[in-house]
Amino acid sequence: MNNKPTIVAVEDENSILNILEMVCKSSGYQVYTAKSGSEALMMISSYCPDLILLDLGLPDMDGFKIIQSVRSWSSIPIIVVSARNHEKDKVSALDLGADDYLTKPFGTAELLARVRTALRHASGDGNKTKAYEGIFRVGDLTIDYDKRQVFKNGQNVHLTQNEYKIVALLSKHSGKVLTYDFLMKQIWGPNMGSDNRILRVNMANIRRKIETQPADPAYIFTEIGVGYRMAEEKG
Amino acid sequence: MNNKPTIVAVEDENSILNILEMVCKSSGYQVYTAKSGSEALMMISSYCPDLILLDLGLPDMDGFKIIQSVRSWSSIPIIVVSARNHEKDKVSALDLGADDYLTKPFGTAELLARVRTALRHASGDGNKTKAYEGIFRVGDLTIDYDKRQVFKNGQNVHLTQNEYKIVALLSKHSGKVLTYDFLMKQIWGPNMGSDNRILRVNMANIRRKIETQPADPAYIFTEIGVGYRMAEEKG
DNA sequence: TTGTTTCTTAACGGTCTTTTAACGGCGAAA
DNA sequence: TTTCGCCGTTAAAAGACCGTTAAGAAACAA
Repeated sequence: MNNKPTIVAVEDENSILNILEMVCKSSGYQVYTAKSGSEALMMISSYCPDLILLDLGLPDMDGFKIIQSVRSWSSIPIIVVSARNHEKDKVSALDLGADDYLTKPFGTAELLARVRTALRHASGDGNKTKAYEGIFRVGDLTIDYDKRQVFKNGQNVHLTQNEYKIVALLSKHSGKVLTYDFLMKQIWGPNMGSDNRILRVNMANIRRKIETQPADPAYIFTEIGVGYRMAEEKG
Repeated sequence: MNNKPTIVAVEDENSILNILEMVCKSSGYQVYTAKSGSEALMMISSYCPDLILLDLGLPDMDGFKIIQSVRSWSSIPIIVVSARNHEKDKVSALDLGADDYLTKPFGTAELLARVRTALRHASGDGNKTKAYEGIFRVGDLTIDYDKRQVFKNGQNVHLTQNEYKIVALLSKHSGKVLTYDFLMKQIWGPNMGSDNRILRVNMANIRRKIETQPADPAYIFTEIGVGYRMAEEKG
């Protein structure tokens, strides 16, 4: 039943790290903390969080390196939280792929607002032609990105974390085939091999929950040898 | 064709508006300026810009109203540029749908970096309005490279991996003859001998699927002794 | 702790794809 | 005409791929 968005917070100062953790947890996020760059990279690749809070000044590694490293395989939103107020740093971080840059000291309300904004972006509302809404619809299937819930015929369908991530990813790119490799990387991180058995099991479970006839799917199709593709949202 | 991203800058103070305009123009953006809320709304709805720079303190209208109004029909990125540094304002603006909040005074480099970030977000996903680039058409045959799908008379045609690879290769070099040897090497690798029986079998299957009269093909022609050639895309 | 949910791995059977083999038509050349 | 090379077509064997179930491991909540 744990459908909270997940955040990895990276910061070497204990006091600040605690604040970040408390603030986020009290707003209903699942938080994992890391105090060094190497620890951060491990956590990010194993948890595949929904968002990363990153301090640039780490003891063992340049914060920019972390941004680069993560961006090489994922587009998880990254909010830089730094004491450094130099414009050069901001520009570098943003251009390397960070999504926002917050200078210490910051208010907790602003932090949370920026977190919400970043998560909103990640849930794929980047389409300027459509009205502003975080909802995907196709046939009798509805996905509410804000609530992280999926509905079939208006009825709430319970999906586990991984199942939801898969469905959300596919729906964000509906109509296109997402390769097994891509899906594996996005959900299980870059260190998982090319063995896609887990994905198959998850897909069977997903289909049992959202398809009327799992053997003859109407929402998620298989492109043999390539990947999966979700039916396109109707205009 | 003007391929510059378009920006609408909204600001009532002339000096700052000029700065915004100059900075953005010098970075290659097409800029339109507005000095009031009503003017801004008109411009935005008529130009449909790629990004909006918005000052909250306008003479005739609350800046928050503008965010709301725009968000009711579009998710064009909005960067708020404001002198107000109150946290309450930032939270309200972001939660109403603004994408970033920049406090005056700001450095031009940071402004531009945040503009780039916002544009990156917008163009990243879901924003393929009608990019006709990834599509090949000839007669009643359509190949959508992005979706990895082939259509005959608008109807989806299922091709296997190798079949799709062959069709995609031929279509990307339509009009030219691709030799058996070349096709074999591209699809089965360099270690496959010069025995092109496999290719013939695949071509028979492809033609049965995409040609109206497989015996008298209209899309993929045989150049005896040389290879295959796909009909050329019409202008 | 206990019990429950979720995640991962293993195994199996069925289906689709790929490859191989065989046959026949067509046209060119002897 | 006959022969030969080239190609298309079909069928069947071999193989790869995928869905499904079940059971063990791990994470989680009470």
